[in-house]
This record gives sequence, structure tokens and C-alpha cells, in this order.
Amino acid sequence: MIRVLIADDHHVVRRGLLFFLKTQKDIEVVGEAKNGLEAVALAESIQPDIILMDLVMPEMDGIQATKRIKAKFPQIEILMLTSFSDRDHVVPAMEAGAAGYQLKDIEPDELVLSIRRIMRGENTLHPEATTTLEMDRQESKNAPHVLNPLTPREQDVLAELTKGKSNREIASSLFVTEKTVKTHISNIFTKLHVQDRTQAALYAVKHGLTEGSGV
Amino acid sequence: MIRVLIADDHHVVRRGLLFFLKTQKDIEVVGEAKNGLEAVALAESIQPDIILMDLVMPEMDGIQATKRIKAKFPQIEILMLTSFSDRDHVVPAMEAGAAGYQLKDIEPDELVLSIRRIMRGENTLHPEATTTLEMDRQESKNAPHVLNPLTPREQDVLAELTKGKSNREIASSLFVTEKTVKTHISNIFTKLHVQDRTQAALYAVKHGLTEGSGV
DNA sequence: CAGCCATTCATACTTTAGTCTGAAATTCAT
DNA sequence: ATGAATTTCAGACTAAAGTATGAATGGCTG
Repeated sequence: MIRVLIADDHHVVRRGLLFFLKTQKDIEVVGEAKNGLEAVALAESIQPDIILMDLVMPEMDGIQATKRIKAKFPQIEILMLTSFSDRDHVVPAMEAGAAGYQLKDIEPDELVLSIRRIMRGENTLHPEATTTLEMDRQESKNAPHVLNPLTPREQDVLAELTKGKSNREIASSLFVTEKTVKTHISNIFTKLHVQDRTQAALYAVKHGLTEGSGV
Repeated sequence: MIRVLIADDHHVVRRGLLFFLKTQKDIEVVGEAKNGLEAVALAESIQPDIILMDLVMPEMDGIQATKRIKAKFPQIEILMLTSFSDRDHVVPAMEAGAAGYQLKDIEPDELVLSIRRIMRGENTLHPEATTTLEMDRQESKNAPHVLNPLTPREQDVLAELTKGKSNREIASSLFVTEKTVKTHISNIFTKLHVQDRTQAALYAVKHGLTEGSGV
């Protein structure tokens, strides 16, 4: 059972998150905080496994709250939930100790995936955040691959897959064996944390990993 | 050599079509029109074999332009290119004398096929347009769901499918048997003219047949 | 140079997906 | 009420998809 604490100043957001998380058997919402200070206090008293933290909150923002919580309780994971306009704060958020960064309009299923992913010790960043980090990394010249570790060839395969092609067709297009395609695809599934090609294709289009030809 | 005239008000579309058609040895783009009036004028002066005509254009729309051109030069074939939202105009377009009707996001290869098909005297309709015409021909009364001949239940199944669910999961979600899901899915494939669930999912998202929940 | 990673391919296997055929119950409009 | 369409389900397939495991090659790097 994953014990979740929600920290967001918007009532509707909390209700929405609660609603979706309640449908998950292995997830339990153990508390709600309306600002950063409450989040810190509840994190200490409740000791949740993970906190869904809003970036912008009154009293204390998500970054500060994250820093304080991670300082005292490093085992508590924090998934930063934010709106699109806050994307400049990706780096600070990650530096503050957040294990993930996702947009608020994330799909329920995906949110759950992110939570589980984090509980498995993996980072989970929204694709657009990747670009930010990517640029940031070039400047600071350190930090490993955080997200989307797809190799060039895997990206080729995914691109073909996202055109709706079968393994045989992909193999033909890329001049390799169907066996090879299967290998790549299995690896893609693992890296993207999806179960089948349909999910992979949907993931790719949703996260803009594709290049539409579009006449 | 097939002499082609392109009529579309969007520069990018014209460039895109030009780009793909240039790779075809037996196809020559002999002119470009930015609106219906230009299309009519160029059709007369250039006398192309076929016109790729956008439905929605300033000055004069594709329907009107098609009528005028076919009235004067019935030997000039016209392939209507349109976006999904214009699907209500399939019938008028065909009645105006268009030899074919295709979506703008058609694959290059498929577009070329359509062109050759028309030059051989065959009609070439987008699959969904065909159904529309069938229905329209018989009922000829009203046309609520002109396109998307998917039944409500099939739409349910497609919606679940587009979430990346398996047949078993869909069956569970909709409280029916996996057999039933399979039946629906097979029918969906037929109606959408796709070969598998991945293509169906991609089709659904591309054509906005999905409903984003959004936390 | 040794080692890691990407890429390739293979065998063998299990599990879904998808098709075909057939059919019963229900709704709905003519 | 008859016919048509929808929805439901089944059996019996065939064809793909996906997993697990292992292995050879070549490139790049410390």
C-alpha cells in the first residue's frame, strides 16, 4: 500500500486527485495540505511514502517545502505537480529533491504510473522538462540521463511503430530482422514503462516524440 | 506524365504536396492556386489532368470551384483534399463533380495511389466518406452523424482502447465478455479501415475521437 | 587494452490479438 | 409486426505480439 499525501492549495485539484487515486487499490491518500507549511507539518506527523506537491502555494511554495521535507525525511518521495507556465522551475524543483515533475493535466493512469515508478526508485519527468534539463546539462556538463534513455535505433523503431506498422513492416523499413525489431520493442516498452505497442504509440504521440509528416 | 494543379490557401500544404509529388517520376505539378478563383483561372489556362483541391479556401471554396471547372472542362479530374472537420461536405463535394475525397493527413504513398486511381477512371473516397455516402444515399433525409459510423458501444470500446487497455481490461471496464470486446474491435477496424488496435488508437487521437479527462 | 553499450540475430515459448461463423436478445422505426 | 441494426456471447481457429535468454559484432571510452 502506497501512502500518499496531497499538497495543493486548490480544492478542485485535491478533489480530483483524490477521486482518481481512490480507484487504485494499492494507493491510499493519508492526508491533504493546503500550503507548503501544512505539507511540511503533515509530512512529519503522517510520514507518507510520497507527496504530490503543487509548485505554487501560499505560505510556502513547493520548492521550499520539498527542501525542508527532504532534509528531515529523505525517504519521503516527492512528485512535483505543476501547470505548464511553471516549467522554468523544473531544475530548482529537481535540485530541491523532487523525484519527479509532472504537469497537472496528466492523465490519471499516467499519474498512477508515475507514482509507482517513483516508488520503484525511478525518476519521472515530464518530457518537456527533459528538454529543459537537457539544455541545463550542457551548461553544467554533468548529471546523467534522467529521462527518455531511448537509443537512436530505438527511436527509429518507435517512430515506425507510431505510424501503425507491424513488426514485420518495421523490420522491412529499417532493413533488419523481425527478431531485432522485437528486441528493440521490448526494450522500448521497458524504458517507457508501457505494456504493449499501443501504449507505446500513444505515449509517443502524447509526449511529442514523433515527427508527423502531415501533408 | 500526369499534370497536377494544386489549389490550397495554406502555403505549408502546397509545399508539402509539392515536396512529395516531386519524387514521383510520372507526376508533374504544373501550377498552384491560393484560392478557388485562381483555381478556376489556372484550370482554364493550364488545363491540368487533375486538381488537388482544398475544400475551404478564401474567395471561392472548393465546391464552387469544382462545379465551375467541371462545367467547362469535364475531363479535368478533381481530388478533394480536406481536414476531418469538413466531413459534412463529402456529399456536396462529390455532387459537385469531384472524383475523389481524401483527408489532408493522407500518407504520401496513398495520395499518389489515389491520383493514379483517378487517372484510371476510378473513384477514390476516404473510407469514412464511402460509408457516409452509402447512408446518405439510402436515407437522404437527415445527417446527424455524417461520419464516424461507429455505434455508441463501439465508441466506448474505442475510447478504452485509446487509453492503452487490453481486451481483457476493456471487457472488465465495460462489464462485458472479452469475446464481445473482440467483436466490437473487429467491427471498429473494419469501419475505420485500420488493421490493428495501434492504428485504431492513433487514428482516434489524430482525429480527436477521444475525450481527455485531465485531473 | 578492457569494458561498456548499442545493435544485431537466434531459439523457444507463452500470451494476446484478431478473424470467421453463427446466433440470441433488444431496441427501434416503418 | 416485420425488418434492420445493435449488443451480446461462443467456438475454433490463425497470426501476431511479446518475453526470456543467450550471443556475436563493432564502436567508443577510460
